[in-house]
Amino acid sequence: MNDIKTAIENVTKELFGQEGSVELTRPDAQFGDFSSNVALQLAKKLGKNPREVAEAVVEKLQDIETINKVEIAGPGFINIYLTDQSLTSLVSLDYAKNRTDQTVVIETNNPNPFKAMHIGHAFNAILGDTIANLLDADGAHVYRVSYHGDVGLHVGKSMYSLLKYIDGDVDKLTNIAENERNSFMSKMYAEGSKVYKEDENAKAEIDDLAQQSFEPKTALYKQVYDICKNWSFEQIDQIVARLGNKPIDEQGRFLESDADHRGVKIVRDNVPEVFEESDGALIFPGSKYGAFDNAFVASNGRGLYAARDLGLMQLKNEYYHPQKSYIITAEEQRALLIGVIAAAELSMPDLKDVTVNITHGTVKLSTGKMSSRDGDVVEIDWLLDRIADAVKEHSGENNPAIEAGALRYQFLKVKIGTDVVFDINEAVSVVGNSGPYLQYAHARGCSILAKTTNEVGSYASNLNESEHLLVRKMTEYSEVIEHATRELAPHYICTYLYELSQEFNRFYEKNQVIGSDTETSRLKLVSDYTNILKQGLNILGIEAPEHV
RNA sequence: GCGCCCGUAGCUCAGUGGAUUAGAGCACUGGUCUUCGGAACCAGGUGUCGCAAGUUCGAAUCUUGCCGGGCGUACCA
Repeated sequence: MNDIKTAIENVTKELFGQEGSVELTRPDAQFGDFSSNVALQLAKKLGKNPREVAEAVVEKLQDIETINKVEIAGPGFINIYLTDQSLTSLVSLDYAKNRTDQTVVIETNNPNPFKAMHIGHAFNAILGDTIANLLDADGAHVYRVSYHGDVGLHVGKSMYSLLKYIDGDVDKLTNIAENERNSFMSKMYAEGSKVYKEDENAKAEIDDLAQQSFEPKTALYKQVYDICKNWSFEQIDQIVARLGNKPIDEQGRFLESDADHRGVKIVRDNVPEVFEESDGALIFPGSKYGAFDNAFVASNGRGLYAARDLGLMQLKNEYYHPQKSYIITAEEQRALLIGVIAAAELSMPDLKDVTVNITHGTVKLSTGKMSSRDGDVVEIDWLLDRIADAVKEHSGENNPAIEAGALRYQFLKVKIGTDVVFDINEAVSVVGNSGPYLQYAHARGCSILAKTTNEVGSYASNLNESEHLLVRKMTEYSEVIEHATRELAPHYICTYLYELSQEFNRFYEKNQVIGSDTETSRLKLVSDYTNILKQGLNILGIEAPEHV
């Protein structure tokens, strides 16, 4: 592709004295393998008719031996058809890596303990993990971390119900079976939330219990708190693994309780240069920086979320010294993060341009209330169990790789940033544009390769139509990966791999591989296809089993 | 009020730095099938690309204004 590009650049320079980069695009298959609009761009500059310019360029290009045919279409597009031989030579798993000199830190999950993980957490975790994969694919040295709110109001709400439940006897807690804990915790939190809104006395008590998450007043509080916090992290690790996420770094679990005092100190040390006192609170005038004025330390002296985030940035820097630090959050936190990042750059100048906030939409439910006892949240375990049911209907057995793949692909195929309308029927679907479709297509390919004793050969010099279309699609791989890593946009890979697999399935319908005259050539085709698909899926964090 | 994001087929969504005839999946109807895995393939059609103006050889894409929706707007996170 670069040869063609360079060739056109040379031609335009020679003919018109015009220097500059030429764009090559991938047109519809009927318009060739590559297309250039260079004639249209140059025509205006030169004061000539675009078709005339195109004709002059085309005349030169026809001499290039890798080009089979060049045509001028429409107002002056130059459509280039390569020979099959030169097209197949472009098939490759390689792509350019642009972050090889970078160390990066990225949060790949951050559900809070003392609550159950729901679908929004899964969305966030899958996006974070996949963006981490993209950074890794692009050559960066990646540290995956997590961040959890183990202090504050939500802890108070859960502790209220928990302390009522055990009624002074911790054994009541330890008697709860392991597989009951998640929904138990969920219920405790829901009850606490409910009374907090409805009962003034309970509210006061919960506020006090929330404060105790920083400094427990009783041994019993501490005991219950520690047990439940451990349970939560066991659950989180288990569920995150079930989603197909790679584990976080050994030192990568950060807690708000650790970040809090650091953050408060940073704020206090930077009054009045960065932060100012207002009504007893310490605020940052974020409205000057595209955000909003925000309290970092409350009037009672407690650190607030924004201050803890400063502490977290400092912690990450001390552990990893990253050039870039990625935080994946819902869109509703965008303005907040703009303020926090601005405050961080002023109070910790070393961290300038380090932290990047990537925002995603919220997960909305299409069918309203679907699951759980305490409201309209969909718990991850419940959802994955439903997906497992659907997968089992097809294959007769459970397959964790397919279950995770179905969910990941469902979330990843959409452009990051807009809201996701979550439909349970679509999520458990294994047909059409879905993870299982891709995994199935991969297994089909592997199955062919496993069935023959012949060696994979090299490409035949002439391809039939469906072979040509599949090869043509495969040559786009490197461009797609580079695009996706550059923009940290996994959905480009999803779209591509789906189109690639469609081409494979079409090829599969029309061509017998084993026993055909061109078997070794077709084996090469299938082999390249499965390798590309597998590598692409792996970047998405989706496994590609040989049998599904 | 101000700021940010969004509006493409019945539904869910793609559509690269402007480009040839705006595409997929789902759903619906029909077909393929003694061949390497039917989680498949093929065929059938619908779009004032929210509205309007502007820039351009050319706009779903860029600019402006409006309409509609979401989010944010300091002591929750």
